[in-house]
Amino acid sequence: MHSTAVENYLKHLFLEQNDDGEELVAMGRLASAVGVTPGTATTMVKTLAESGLLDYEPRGGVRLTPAGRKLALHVVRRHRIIETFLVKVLGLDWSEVHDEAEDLEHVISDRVLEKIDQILNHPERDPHGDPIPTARGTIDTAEHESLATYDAGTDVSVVRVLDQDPEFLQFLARHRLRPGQRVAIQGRDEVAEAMTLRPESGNPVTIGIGKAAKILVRAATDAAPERRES
Amino acid sequence: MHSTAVENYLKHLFLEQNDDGEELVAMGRLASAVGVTPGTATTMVKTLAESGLLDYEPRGGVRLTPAGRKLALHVVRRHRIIETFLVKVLGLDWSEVHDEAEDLEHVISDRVLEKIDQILNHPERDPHGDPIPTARGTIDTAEHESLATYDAGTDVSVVRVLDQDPEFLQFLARHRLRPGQRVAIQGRDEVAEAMTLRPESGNPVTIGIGKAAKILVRAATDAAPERRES
DNA sequence: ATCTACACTTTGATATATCAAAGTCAAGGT
DNA sequence: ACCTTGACTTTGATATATCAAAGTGTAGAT
Ligand SMILES: [Mn+2]
Ligand SMILES: [Mn+2]
Ligand SMILES: [Mn+2]
Ligand SMILES: [Mn+2]
Repeated sequence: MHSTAVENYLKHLFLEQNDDGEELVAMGRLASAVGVTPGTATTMVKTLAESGLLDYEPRGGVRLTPAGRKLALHVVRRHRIIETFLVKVLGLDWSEVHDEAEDLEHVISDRVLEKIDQILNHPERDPHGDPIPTARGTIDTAEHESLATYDAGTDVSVVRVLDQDPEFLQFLARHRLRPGQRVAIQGRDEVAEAMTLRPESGNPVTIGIGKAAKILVRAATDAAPERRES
Repeated sequence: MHSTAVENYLKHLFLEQNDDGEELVAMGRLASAVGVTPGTATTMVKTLAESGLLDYEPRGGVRLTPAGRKLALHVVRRHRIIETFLVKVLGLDWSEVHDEAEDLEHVISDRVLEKIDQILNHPERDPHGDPIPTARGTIDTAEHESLATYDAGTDVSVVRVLDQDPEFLQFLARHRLRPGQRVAIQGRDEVAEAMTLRPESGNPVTIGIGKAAKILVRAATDAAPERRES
């Protein structure tokens, strides 16, 4: 139906836009998200505007139309279900599935997608904690705060990781900092721009504020079933 | 690495060529296998010959080089493992997996392919009985006779089905004529060009010689554990 | 020996997606 | 008001893959 290129522009535009999707996304931003030169993006965007998939304001930027958003959500759904499948069923590492899914998301049929979804028992989040849009085109828009906003002495649990860098993901897994895992914030040094974390089931680690900003968390309200030293 | 188009030309050339791969495949044949006009095939073939993937004799035809054959086998391997996976793991019907695999065969990484192969426990044949090339590029070239060559009174078991038509595959499944299943040849009418079969676990059916030719079988040497009427 | 068909090749065109580099707009600084 | 500069658009080109239709070669028929 739509080409891989078209699907990629729509998906990246969706991922770049902010929640409501009202604000314009600058062309340069879209171009670099898609990985093309600005001139290429301008050309493609004119075609997509022509097809009614997005609104284009020259020298202003772009915004998805409802039709474009629907298509983008479908691509995101495919991407995230595929990632979940690769981890849960094929046993790949969460650090390597993003790249695999980049290609597969454009060729998996709805037939196969829904079979996979069913086998996985309709997951709500992918291995990185990203919400999976439903087949009907809705998506959980709950906002989470980043670890970087928390102070020392707080207990949180990891909800989502926004950085797909394989090395970083492997680092997080090694330190027990995956979605669903709990962490105590042991210290925070504003001058060094670093935070020291004590993962529930790992050893303390210090990470920079920049990376901490990529980790979304939720305040750990109910006490975790604390593992007791015997 | 290679485009979908290139992979398709090589795969279809492999499938059209005869066992040894020594004979030239006519351009018209390749073109219609790939589904393009003859002129398009000529152009592409010149490019592939340039890349050393096939030998091209103008107005004679084409033949895979060892490099082309290796690549073709890899695509065939992907196709057949994907088909097997779709049937065995995702539970799709054997009549619908061929089309799905046509696209997937060009985007599945080796990483994912080998994971799937491992989960399937290194299958030797796909759901249609087609042999699966190994990762090292060898393929079972055992020849099987077609059902059309057998006479009435013979007992055979289905090995492979060469026709991918979904309706035909569904027909075969309904009548218990899948690879691995046994059939007695009840009658054969040369004038009507029809054969009447009695599948071990189904009701008798009559099929045309043309369709019988698409069903490869093996003489049922050791007596099947005959189900006895109680 | 010549002709005729058909298979094949060539040519000219189209569609899609891309880049480099030249040109343009406009916001902010002076 | 005018410049400067950076973001954006336009232009001209390239790569790949395709088709329609015109041109050509050859094997077999006469
Ligand atoms: Mn991803
Ligand atoms: Mn993800
Ligand atoms: Mn197939
Ligand atoms: Mn098959």
